[in-house]
Amino acid sequence: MKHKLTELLQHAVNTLKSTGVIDSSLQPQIIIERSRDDKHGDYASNLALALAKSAKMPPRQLAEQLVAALPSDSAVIKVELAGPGFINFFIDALAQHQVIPRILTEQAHYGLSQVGAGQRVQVEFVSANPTGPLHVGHGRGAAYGSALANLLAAAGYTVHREYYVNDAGRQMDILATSVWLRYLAALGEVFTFPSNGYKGDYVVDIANELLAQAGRDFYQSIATVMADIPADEPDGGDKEEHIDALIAKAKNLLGQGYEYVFAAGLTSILADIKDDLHEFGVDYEEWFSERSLMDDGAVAEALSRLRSAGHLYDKDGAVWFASSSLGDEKDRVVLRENGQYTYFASDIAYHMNKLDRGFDHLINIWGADHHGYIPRVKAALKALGADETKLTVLLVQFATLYRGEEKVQMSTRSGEFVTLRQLRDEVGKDAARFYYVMRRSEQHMDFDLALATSKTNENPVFYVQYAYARVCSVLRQLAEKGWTRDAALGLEHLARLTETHELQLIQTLARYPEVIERAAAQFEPHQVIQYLRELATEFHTYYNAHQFLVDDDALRNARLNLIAAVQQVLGNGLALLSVSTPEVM
RNA sequence: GCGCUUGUAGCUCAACCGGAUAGAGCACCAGCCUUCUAAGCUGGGGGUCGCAGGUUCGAGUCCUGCCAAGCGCGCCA
Repeated sequence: MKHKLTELLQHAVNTLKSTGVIDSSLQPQIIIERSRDDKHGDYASNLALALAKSAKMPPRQLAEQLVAALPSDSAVIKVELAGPGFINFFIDALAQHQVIPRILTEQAHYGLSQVGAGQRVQVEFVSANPTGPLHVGHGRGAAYGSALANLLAAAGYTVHREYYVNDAGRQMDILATSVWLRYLAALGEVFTFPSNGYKGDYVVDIANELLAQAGRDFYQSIATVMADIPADEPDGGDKEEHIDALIAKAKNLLGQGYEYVFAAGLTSILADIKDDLHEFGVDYEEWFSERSLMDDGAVAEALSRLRSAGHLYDKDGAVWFASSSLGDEKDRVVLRENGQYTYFASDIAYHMNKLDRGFDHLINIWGADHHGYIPRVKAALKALGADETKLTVLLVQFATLYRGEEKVQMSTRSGEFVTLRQLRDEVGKDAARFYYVMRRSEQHMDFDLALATSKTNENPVFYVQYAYARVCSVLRQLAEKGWTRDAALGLEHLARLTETHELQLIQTLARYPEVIERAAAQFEPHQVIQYLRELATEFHTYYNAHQFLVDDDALRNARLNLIAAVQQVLGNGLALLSVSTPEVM
């Protein structure tokens, strides 16, 4: 309908151009909006207001000319001028009713759009270091990222969901060393665990598993291990130096075995993350390993490309990327004095790899604490000769976790955190996802666990699911009363749907495809939730105001078609969010 | 100090790339179950859109300056 009205207005504009009322060089953008107030009809355009200045004509007068030049259309029953120069369109009710057969025919396809057809977009999200289980801080990125990916797919894009596994670097060495030390403890060695090691119970579990599989193969006496290791922080030393020395010692003593211990930690945690996300309704097309970039020379290749393009220089024994000339605050080290690549170096290679795979658009979903990282990655893309506008970085603010009044502190290292798994156990997948996606991702948000657990009945997700379940219930009641739904009869009598609630509901149903397109274009899945809550509200109101299972066959079936359409759209929307649709509540 | 993000009802949040009277939920008050599920519905109170300027027919939305909160400013990831 929006498109049709746009065409009609475009036609009017062309007419005014040809009659010389307005300058023929003007190319106004025609915007059609849903009217917020019924008194303003169904759709409105501010075209006359926007065009008034360049057309050198008062807005109202221009609006009159436009309306006069507007071609007639059977669906448009009235066009009004209002306010300072708005053009309001009133749409024929019966034309609007046609959305019902459309929904019933298209079913799960209703609302899908083709705006992204033929375009491949990669969405990278979560990408948490595999050094421990996911915690609630990752939950928001997971829920948002997967909802966004689904939304883009609904808008016609070919979506590639990807998790970048940071399986290289010092944090992973700390993990491997932590596992090894717990393994030695399991073998009876007694010592103080490093203050900078990973202290979570899961490390103990992995160590025990390692012991069960490999026996004493990796045993070393603690005296050997601790020989010449500088003191830890509690003993007056430096915790970083302490752990680094332990890592070096582990590599040295274990030799080939270090890889085995390392892999034991990595595979176990990665499997846990994979399972956790799957249970949370998040699945990926690809899990991309950072180490693979090191191993196949992609990092070296990326740096050599930067070098030959003149973006690298040597200073203080390290290799620097001159990112400050490309919009970054300062230059960045890519190859350290000690000969190791920085994380940034592999990230350059990773993004080069993404581009080489031919995606039309790259979307990175990062925690807001990484925002300072954006300019350097964009700089890298520019330096590689790529179009940096292909990359969109979307930031997800952290959810501050509360238990009642008390703020829950979290630290992966100390092992004190609420895991995503715990959250799922406490509040359930549906409620957690809904809650996370409900708010704009850039919005700071408070997540009160006490509230989410103790007052689950008040969670808005149930409100929407309940509307769905109610339709199911009505359809069950129908059968119990010995009736069957006659969709064809109902469609013949759609004109019987004349109640205010019904007209309102039909309008809202018709809006769904616009919501999808808009939410996808703006990367804002919360708009879908907003919409679903509105649709559910209108359904509940209707439910309370009118009886569906009436004796009048025509009216009953017309109403059943309407609520079946509501059910379909609720189901489509919830599916996008990976929230379940219970038939009974 | 510099940068990014945010600031809307008591609380948590919306507000269609600037539009007509800024909306929901929670909480609070008053009503609605011999009729399809009351996890629901109806009505009510509650707002200097952080503050001050500016841009224009029109600003919660754009610009500037302040104030406040979160985050960032490593040869960590």
